[in-house]
Amino acid sequence: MTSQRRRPGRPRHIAYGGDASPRDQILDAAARLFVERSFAATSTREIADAVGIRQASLYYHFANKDEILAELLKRSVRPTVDKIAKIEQLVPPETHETALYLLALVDVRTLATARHNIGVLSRLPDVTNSAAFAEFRDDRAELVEAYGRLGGSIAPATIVDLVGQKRLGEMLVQVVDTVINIRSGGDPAGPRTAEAVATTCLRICGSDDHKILAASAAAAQLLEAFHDEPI
Amino acid sequence: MTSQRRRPGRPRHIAYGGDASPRDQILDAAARLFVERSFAATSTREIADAVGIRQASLYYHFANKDEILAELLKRSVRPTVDKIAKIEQLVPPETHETALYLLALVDVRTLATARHNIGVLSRLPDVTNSAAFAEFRDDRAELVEAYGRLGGSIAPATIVDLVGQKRLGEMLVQVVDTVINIRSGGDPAGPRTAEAVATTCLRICGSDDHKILAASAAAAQLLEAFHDEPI
DNA sequence: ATTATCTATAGATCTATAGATAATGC
DNA sequence: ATTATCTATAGATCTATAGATAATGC
Repeated sequence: MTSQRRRPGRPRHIAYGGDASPRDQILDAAARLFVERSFAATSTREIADAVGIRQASLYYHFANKDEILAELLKRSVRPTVDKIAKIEQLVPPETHETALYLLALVDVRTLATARHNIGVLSRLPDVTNSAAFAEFRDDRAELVEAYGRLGGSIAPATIVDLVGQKRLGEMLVQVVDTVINIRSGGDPAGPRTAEAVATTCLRICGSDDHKILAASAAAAQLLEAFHDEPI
Repeated sequence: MTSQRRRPGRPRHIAYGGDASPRDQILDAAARLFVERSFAATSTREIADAVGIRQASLYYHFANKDEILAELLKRSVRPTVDKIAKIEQLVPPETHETALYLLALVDVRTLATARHNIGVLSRLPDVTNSAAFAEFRDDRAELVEAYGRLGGSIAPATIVDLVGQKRLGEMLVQVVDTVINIRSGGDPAGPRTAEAVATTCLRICGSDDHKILAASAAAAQLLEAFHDEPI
């Protein structure tokens, strides 16, 4: 899916050796630049230069700059959102600790293994406000809701009453997003980080060490069933 | 401190009735615009228009656009950073739960009561990378360190070993930053939110309900001693 | 014929500097 | 004299469109 069936057109002024589709090349270059210096501060010319095409050629593949970012944002949440239903269905409700643990593992892995640290893009105010990214915001809201739902079904009433299910979801997502900071800081985020994050999520919901251990073991078993299909 | 002793100059093309200093007016307008539509997407003309002066007049008060943002960033962390030493000194080491709880309360209050939700600014990639904001990044690193130090002194070895003190600090800061999301979502963040956040911080460090309650009570007592002096 | 690129450019910015000017304070 | 503004503008962008062109596929 990285490269699609396609026909050649006029040659580029700088030849390209690889086999990625032009669309994917643009997305990859844009991701790197957006992450490094932000969306608004990256010009279409810089993206084109990084790809090795002329600035105007971008517009053959994307209607405008927003569309490039929208696609990248989609790729940072969709893989996780798509797995929510499967997770909730796979894990029986009486052990929702495992479901939350697993969701966190999957989410961390998606954020940690993306080619560039595109998780940071979701924090841009451009994204928070502009109309072009409504789809992404819906996806992210769905994710926050899932965290809140799972967390709320685990946590005792004392916690749910104080924190509220919605805010619980937001806190859990914030903890997962710690991996974005870790990557930004230059540290790699591996399975150990995923474990630390998932464990912390359960602790926030009031689970004791015993339940956390059980969930951790069960989730590790299930994780293999969740491999990403490319978008 | 909002207004300083100052002499009038040539009148503005739009008269100003209030008594804030021009510098503070610019910072206030810029904060609103940066938060609403991001730093890079806000032009100096827009800031000037919001203040009621000409675009070029900004440069009498700030050397450039970066300097405006740098000052706003400073105001979003400095108040909290300045209180770290006092908190650690005030609370005896054997009850560091109280210190962490108090730090979280103070931090949440600072973020929640700033005139605009300037906490979002710290997430801008512009900030993460540009050289102009080194001072802010140092302040923030100090804050993360303090959270990690306090959290590490509370948490049992099992947690510290798995998570690591540095990451623990990052997670705690992330949880506190949930208030930024809450404000962005349009919900007010009051004392109840502060309590929820602070409690969650202790839970992450493995404190049990009994210790959390004690810390909460003790911290509430101490909080009054921490009122912000204007910058 | 179809595709993916290219060149050229319009039109709209945007930041920052230079130098003039309208107030008040001394 | 000092201050805080103003006007004018240079110079450097930046996005997006129009239309031409160099490949291959049929």
